Amino acid sequence: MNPRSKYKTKQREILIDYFKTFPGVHINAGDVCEYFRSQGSPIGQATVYRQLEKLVDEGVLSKYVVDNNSPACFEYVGADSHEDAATCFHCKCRKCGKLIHMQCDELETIEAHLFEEHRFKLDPMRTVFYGLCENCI
Amino acid sequence: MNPRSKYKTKQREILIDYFKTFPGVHINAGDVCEYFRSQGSPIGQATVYRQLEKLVDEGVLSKYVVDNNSPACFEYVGADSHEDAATCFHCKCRKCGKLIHMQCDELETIEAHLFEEHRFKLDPMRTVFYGLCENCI
DNA sequence: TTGCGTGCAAAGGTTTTGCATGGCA
DNA sequence: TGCCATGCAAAACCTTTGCACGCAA
Repeated sequence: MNPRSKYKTKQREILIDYFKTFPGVHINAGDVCEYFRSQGSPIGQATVYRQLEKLVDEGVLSKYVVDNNSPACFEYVGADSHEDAATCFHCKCRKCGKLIHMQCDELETIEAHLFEEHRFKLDPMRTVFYGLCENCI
Repeated sequence: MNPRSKYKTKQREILIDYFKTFPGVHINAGDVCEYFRSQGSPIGQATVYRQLEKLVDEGVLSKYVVDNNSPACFEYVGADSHEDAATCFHCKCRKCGKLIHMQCDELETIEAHLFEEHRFKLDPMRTVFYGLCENCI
């Protein structure tokens, strides 16, 4: 999409494949490093962070920052899964810590409202709703 | 409100007064430490972090985490300003970084929807909407 | 060959923790 | 007096940066 990546490197392809394997799953940078280390083919953490950042810019992954003391997490939204993610809430339970996906069209209503009434262009993929999940209410 | 604070200490009162002076303003822990140091009556940073956490639990302050590499910020919402905050959006522009308050009843609709359709109890004071502000669209 | 990508190690910044001391009730 | 709060320093944590080397085009 975006011309940020000039080169197609082995690590980049491996990372994309890895995330593609878990669409809709939230994975953080530490998990990624740990996984490849345990596989016997480690990828440097600086590389992981730098590639993940690029992939977010390119729209392949999206990044969710949930709170300050837990790591940012990333999710595959590239290509085909892109449309689903566009109508997907992300809700974080502040008691059990679970991050929940919710497929729902209501999000479009909110988006439209924010834009029309408040001149704010919502980026749904980066927005996280805080609260309590059904198990923790 | 909440019985988390057993003692009424000097530092606690000073911190509450400080935040009360700036309702609707976002202040981070570093700023607080810096301010009191510059005033010649410093408060230990551990104390600041610990008291701020308690005040959030008690509903006196609310905490906004905007991204991983910038400090969390706090805002006075105790007592009288509490009701306003309950119908207040917080929107963060991911270009200019501005954090915007929006007073709006639409939030209640969203809250109701999340609860009725998704069994999720939204905590509006901790939720930040990401996107682009009118100057950055 | 050019210059971006990689990887190691170290730095960066925010927040938390350990522990002895101080202060409220 | 009993316990919680404070404060210093150090640790913990995630993420970024510096720099030399490697590799894609």
